[in-house]
Amino acid sequence: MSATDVTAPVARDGNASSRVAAGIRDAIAHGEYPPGSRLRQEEIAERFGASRVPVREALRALEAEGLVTLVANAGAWVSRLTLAECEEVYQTRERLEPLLLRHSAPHLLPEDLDRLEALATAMAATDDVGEFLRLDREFHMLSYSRADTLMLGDLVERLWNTTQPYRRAYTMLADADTRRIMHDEHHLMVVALREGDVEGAERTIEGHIRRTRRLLSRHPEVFSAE
Amino acid sequence: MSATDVTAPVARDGNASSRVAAGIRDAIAHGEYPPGSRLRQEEIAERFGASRVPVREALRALEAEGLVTLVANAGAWVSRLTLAECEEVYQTRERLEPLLLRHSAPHLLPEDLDRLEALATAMAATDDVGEFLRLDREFHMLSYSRADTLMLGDLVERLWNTTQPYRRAYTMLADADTRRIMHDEHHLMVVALREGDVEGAERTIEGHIRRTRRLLSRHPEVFSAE
DNA sequence: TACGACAGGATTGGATCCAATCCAAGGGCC
DNA sequence: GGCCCTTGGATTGGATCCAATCCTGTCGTA
Repeated sequence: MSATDVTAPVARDGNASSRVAAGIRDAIAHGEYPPGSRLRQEEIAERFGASRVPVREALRALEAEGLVTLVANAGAWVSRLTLAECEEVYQTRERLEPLLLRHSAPHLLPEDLDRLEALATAMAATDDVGEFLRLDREFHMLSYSRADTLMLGDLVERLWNTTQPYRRAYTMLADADTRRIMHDEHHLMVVALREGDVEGAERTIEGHIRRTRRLLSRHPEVFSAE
Repeated sequence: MSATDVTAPVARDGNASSRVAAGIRDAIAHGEYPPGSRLRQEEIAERFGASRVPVREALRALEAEGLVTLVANAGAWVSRLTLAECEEVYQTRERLEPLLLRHSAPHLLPEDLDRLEALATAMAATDDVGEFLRLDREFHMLSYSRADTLMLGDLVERLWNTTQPYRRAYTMLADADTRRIMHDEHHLMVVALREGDVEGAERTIEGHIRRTRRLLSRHPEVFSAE
């Protein structure tokens, strides 16, 4: 392979279908395609500069991830959750994230812990909901990032993705007290991780998710939208 | 393709890609495609009487389920697990199946309980490994069958599917004592369910899975096969 | 006016065709 | 003899084309 073989159609980083799937995932996360909105193959194909074949493969993958709902001969829609279904996702997270944290915690680096602390502080300081959501996601994902897992990490990320569209809505509904408690929990988790208290960190994350679940169960109006 | 296309219409119910995905899933479960074996698109297409397009969609879906591993421009293989990865799946099941059972248990019908008892008894009686695996899967899936869940039920089924190829191998390695304990646990679960003791049933299934995980961790030779 | 049949367009599903990539075997060169 | 390059076949990836299905608006009739 000569050094001049630059073969630089750089844009294509992996297959088209993976790229399209990642793009749709991202667009949904950013609220570009809200829950219940229709996904037309041709529109997506044009947007990502591909034909409909890789788009269809991407939609199949996203369906298996739970992000998209396919109906034969009808089309694809961004999955919409009822309150009960969202609670189910949170119940599941309540079980899985402590386990994932257990895998990750022992391998977190000092710089990770510093970053976690900075994120927790930044979250407490910001008033912008979008910024808060971004920081919150980074905080939790960073805490899991050192887990060497086959599927558990991906699984948790998927659960986050399916509920992401609703997070914004109910985050705004949290009162000052609730928000303060959330921030305390974040800081508690950093402390536990610094002390190498994995079990304490696990309990904290479990309580954190449970509290969030209860918060959203008090706000069914977020899901009623037709 | 002959001019008079008399090929049996292969009972096309639903899309081709769903059918193909289900078929591959089934073939893997039955050991027809062992872990690590390659899946050629054309061969699968011919087998299911479809073109390669729906096959590729099916493979994408199965990849998202964790059953198949895709490598760009190289091909698809049945996912192969290391011992550590298999333990991870069991750890995950340990957390999720009690939760799923909690959703299902209150809605189990008397006839379900009778069937569960019959299955537990039949399992204790049989000496055929294939038969045992079939009964075992039916037992557990039946215990979850009344759960009205969005994704938790599917998720657990997927975890079963990814480890199914290994179950046969280590089941044969269980000694008489271990086997007796497993049967006791099955019967205990039926009793707990009959008494409406959901928490007891949860504890039993958790212990059952943990015990199985420990059993397989003592038999790394099942996974070493290159 | 209400309701059902129907036609047209729009959209999805599937098959075939072509391009890009990979793998293995064989030949040339040091 | 060993190593690198090339070349052919095999396989995957993507695009275009065609068929099947669905949705919608319109017309006709009771």
